[in-house]
Amino acid sequence: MKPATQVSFPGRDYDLAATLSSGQAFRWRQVGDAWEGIISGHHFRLRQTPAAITAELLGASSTASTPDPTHASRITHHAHHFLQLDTDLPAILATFPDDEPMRASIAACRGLRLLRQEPWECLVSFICSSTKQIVQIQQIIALLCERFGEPIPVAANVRRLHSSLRPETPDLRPNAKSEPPYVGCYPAFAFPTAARLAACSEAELRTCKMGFRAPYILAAAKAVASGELNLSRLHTLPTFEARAALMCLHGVGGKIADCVLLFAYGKQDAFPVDVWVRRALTELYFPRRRPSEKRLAHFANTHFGPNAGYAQQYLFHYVRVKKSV
DNA sequence: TTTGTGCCTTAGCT
DNA sequence: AAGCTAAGGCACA
Repeated sequence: MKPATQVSFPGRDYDLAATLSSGQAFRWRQVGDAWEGIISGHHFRLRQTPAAITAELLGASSTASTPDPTHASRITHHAHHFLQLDTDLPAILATFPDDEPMRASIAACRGLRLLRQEPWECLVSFICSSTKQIVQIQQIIALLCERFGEPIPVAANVRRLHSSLRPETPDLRPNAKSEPPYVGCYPAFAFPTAARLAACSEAELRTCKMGFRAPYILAAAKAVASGELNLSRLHTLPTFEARAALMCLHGVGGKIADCVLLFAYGKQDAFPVDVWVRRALTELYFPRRRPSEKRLAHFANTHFGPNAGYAQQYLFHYVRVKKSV
């Protein structure tokens, strides 16, 4: 019998692995054939099978909004929303410009999706992302969560299910064989709240290896904790106003604001231009020219249609996988 | 209005 | 082996 902590969704046109590792979210770990991470204080294990995506709840933090960690509809809600399972991907792809670079990107990234993350976590993650490589960002975020995040206990039924089978020393290698039912890395930690980070000193934050970004994170935490910046309110604002509000924060320029708008607020007209996308745009659309910053930004905002942000993710992923081959 | 430079840290080079 | 450079930017001059 299936444990009550597991639900499954139809998984058509969805490449879970590509999506979770495409540089939009930084807290998902591959454990055997599954992916483990936190959504709203809930510790999930996600798996893709040919027919479906399954979500298994491993535990929930005491402050998470779920009184009963086995309550299936809650699980469904969190996973479903995070993964944006209602999105009609073919309909979005159909709005992309019909040119060679986009055709190549679509072909190379079939099933790539945009997630819907929590604004606070997303904002902090991308403030930390400046002049950092993905592995380093992952490292910083992991340290932040371990030091200042709420530990997430393993749900009782999961513990019962796995306790006798848990290896003494868990094999955490990325491709470790997952003899079912394999238990991943414990304990897990919720993302620290703004109030918790606001109570940190700059020096404490610097122990998470974020360097000059520490004062930015601290100031952002204080702004959010005090209510001076209301992240929920940004949902109701048009993209350019929400963008301006985010850019009031030190350490948040246009690129980081666009990432947060796209990955947390679903503002699909936001088009973050980082060095990879700049490279892609230059190589693919302006060969042998050196477009100015302004020209590039204008092109980015006019050429890609109503789902420009989605198109950006495809270009980004395309040049990354192309390079790694 | 544009352009250059310092900033923390570290992976991946030479 | 140690030193260098670039890495999914931003703020300030």
